[in-house]
Amino acid sequence: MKELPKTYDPASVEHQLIEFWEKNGFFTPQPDSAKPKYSIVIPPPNVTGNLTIGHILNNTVQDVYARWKRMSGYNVLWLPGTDHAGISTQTKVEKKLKEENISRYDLGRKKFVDKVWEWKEVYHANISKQLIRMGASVDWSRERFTMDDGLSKAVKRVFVELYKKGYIYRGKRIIDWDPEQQTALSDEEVIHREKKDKLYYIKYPVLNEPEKFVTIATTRPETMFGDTAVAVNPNDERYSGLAGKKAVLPIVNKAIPLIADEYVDMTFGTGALKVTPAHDTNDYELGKKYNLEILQVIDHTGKMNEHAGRFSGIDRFEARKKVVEKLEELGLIEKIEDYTHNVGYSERGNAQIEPFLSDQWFVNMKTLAEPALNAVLSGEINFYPERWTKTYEHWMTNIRDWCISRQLWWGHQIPVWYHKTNGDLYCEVEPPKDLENWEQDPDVLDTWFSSWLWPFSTMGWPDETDDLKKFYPTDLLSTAPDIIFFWVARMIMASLEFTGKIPFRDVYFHNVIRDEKGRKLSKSLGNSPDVIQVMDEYGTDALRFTLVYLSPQGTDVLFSKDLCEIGRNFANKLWNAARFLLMKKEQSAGADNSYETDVFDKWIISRLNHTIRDYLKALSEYKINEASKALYDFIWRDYCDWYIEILKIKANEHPDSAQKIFSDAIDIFESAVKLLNPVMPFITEELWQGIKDRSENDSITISEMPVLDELLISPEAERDVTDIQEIITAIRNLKTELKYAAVKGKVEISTADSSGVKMLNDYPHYILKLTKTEAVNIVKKKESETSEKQNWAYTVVGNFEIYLERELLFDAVEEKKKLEDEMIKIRSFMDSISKKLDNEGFVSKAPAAVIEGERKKLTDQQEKLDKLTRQFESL
RNA sequence: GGGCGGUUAGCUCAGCUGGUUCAGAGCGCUUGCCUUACAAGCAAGAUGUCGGGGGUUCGAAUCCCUCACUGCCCA
Repeated sequence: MKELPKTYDPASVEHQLIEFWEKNGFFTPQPDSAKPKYSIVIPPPNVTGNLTIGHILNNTVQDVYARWKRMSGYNVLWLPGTDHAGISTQTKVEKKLKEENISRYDLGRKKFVDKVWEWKEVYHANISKQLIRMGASVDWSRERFTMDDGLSKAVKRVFVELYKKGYIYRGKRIIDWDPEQQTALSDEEVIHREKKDKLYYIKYPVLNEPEKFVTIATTRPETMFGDTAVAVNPNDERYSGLAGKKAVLPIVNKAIPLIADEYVDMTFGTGALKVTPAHDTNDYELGKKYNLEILQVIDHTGKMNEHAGRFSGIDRFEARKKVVEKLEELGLIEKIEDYTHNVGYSERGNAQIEPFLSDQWFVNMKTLAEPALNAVLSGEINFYPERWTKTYEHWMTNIRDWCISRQLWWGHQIPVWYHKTNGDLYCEVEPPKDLENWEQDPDVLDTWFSSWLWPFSTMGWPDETDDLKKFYPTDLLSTAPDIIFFWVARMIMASLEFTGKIPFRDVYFHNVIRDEKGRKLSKSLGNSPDVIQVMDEYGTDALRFTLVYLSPQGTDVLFSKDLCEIGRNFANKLWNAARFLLMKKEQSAGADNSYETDVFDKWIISRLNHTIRDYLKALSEYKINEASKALYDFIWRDYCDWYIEILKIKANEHPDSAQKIFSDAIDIFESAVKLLNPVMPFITEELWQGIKDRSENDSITISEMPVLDELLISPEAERDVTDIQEIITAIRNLKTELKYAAVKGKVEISTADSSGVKMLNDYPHYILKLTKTEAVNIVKKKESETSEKQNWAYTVVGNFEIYLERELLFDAVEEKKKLEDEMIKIRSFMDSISKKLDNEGFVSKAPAAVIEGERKKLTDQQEKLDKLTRQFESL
């Protein structure tokens, strides 16, 4: 048996247990198990940095399910891995190189990619360490990376297949361009933020009509060099007769057509719109419709190009200022207004997005989306919280083509080759045989193009592996709600398309962690705690428990590390309870096993099973906070506050049976510890090892969860003990309120309830000891009888009247006040009941039981009030 | 502009498939305790027009409508 030191030292225990678990391979599923499988594939963290509190929460959630299922008769696989995180990682490495004044071009593609691999190794090791440290029960033998050979093969295979089916195509489109990273992005990688800007009203002269202008309103004057039309709404009377004429583009002095189209919003600005097909998605559509020239004036670095004349080579924002200056000189600025609008930024790099016309690869998503939408709507896949299905549905029904090419070097290079001489296109998993005649498309694929295959590519797809057969589809995906489109939706699409199966049955969207002020955690704010430091300070279990305990399904969680006191204090409580039980058991010499169990023993077993029931229900509904709360309350309130206190008394009274008493108590404690293991794996393992003799390589990890026995839930025992608890609390209350705390005093409990009398007569010693009174007298009174005890303090709990003998030092004024307060409360309560009962509608329509209940309440309260009144008057 | 949430004790939040755990928990606060594990503890206690208004119902924190404020997602 392990020794339990006086205080629990998380750090040393954790490191030791991590080794113990790993050595014994508890987390590798048994190959020939007949047990049903349960599988989870980890959302792969990016190899760019550290795990955040959000990761800890997410991985705790997964660990809870993995450990719970493992202890509940399942063969569990939790498969770990990491994501190469294309743009994010490349940006970080480039930034690091920049500190040494090196650009990726200095190194060249091959050397640069080598550098990124080096970086990846470092961060990968770091992340793995953190995952291990938090106790994640993943199977490291199956670890994957989105760019390892198997997964790369899957990526190519999928690309080629989709290309051949015609779902993947290459085309010139306006896409979201990041001028800093100089790559295309998908719509999802663009985040919109409010920006204070200016709205410029610019006068475009009408050709051959001196002094006549059309004033357009724009936030982007610098793009005017690319204007190839001015558009108004045909219904706009202000501009009737204008369409068909021409406007003169200022500065450039070029005539461009004036067109009329319903698309133009008459309420915005002046109702006249400059049309710049190369630099605005909507304008592009308009341009196509009217066959307008598409003139690009900003290049891929965000600078003006040769079409901008004297402004060429100038950065777009600088050019804006200069263009406005020039227009002002020309007297063509009508006015400039403040204007707040939403502007797109790169999710990773933070640069302002430029709508940019370029050749990119796209996936047509419509066909893929349909079955994926159905899988969720039909309930084949379940979302928790359920409301996310609406968001999913909305996105899936309005899905747009996915731009998958990135002008980066870090990632899966597109498996397409162009023939150097005849321009043929070759798209296969294997490169062309005469490679020297071909050139591979330099672009890489969007990171998510490998992530969307993750649940099955990690299990060996496209090969028909054993893992795929055994563990796929998976049971649970736990992930952050903000990647529902990026990832969850796409995984469902890819899985259905390529494996014909759903990737997972349940999707749990975990809580978003914020700081104590409600702000998002971010590096720039410096409000993201170092998780290892928090684990060192409070213990990993404390962090895990606290996170789960504070996280009701579907909410944002305001977190600060101080809150980990909740978990730390709970761990401390557990630890001390165990130490106490062991100490008492060892101290007890008695060998008598024949002590009689009483209602408290029955009660604690009932409470345990009650707790198991609540716990199972909560876990099956993904309400982990409720599961952890159920355990917290059982262990702290029921077991420690009441049951152990009762056992102290009992053991004193039956010293010969004490050993048996405490060893039985340890059995119950063991059950609670097992239930708690999925949330707090370290301390529960340590306690499990400590409270009983175990064989050397045995572990709570592979022990069996306590099984719910509904028959052991006893409403009678729970009611009786609740009565006793309330009586005890009432007596303590009388004592403290009336400042009798230090006085022993005598108690009389009187009731008409004969089973209550019988019950209490079995346990006066508990009441006596727990309230520190010297005598308890239990009296049976007749139904209508009112027992009065002059000069005894009085209170009522349920059917029980409680009298406490006053000593000389009682304070009549204080006591009168207390009685008065209580009487006021009772009167107002009675008023509300009477009102209800006087209500014709209530009496005629409410169920009989409810009415009866109200009547009973009323008479009980009346009786109580009478008694209090007499007490009051006697003082 | 469209969609989805939230608004309950000083703070952070449970409860929300209508009527005995219905007004709760933790923290904080007050009072008394180093009581045979635990002061990271024990015991007792105070605090709320359940965002405003309207409706459905015999009965609403719980269902419906509306307004206000607030957060997120998508245009």
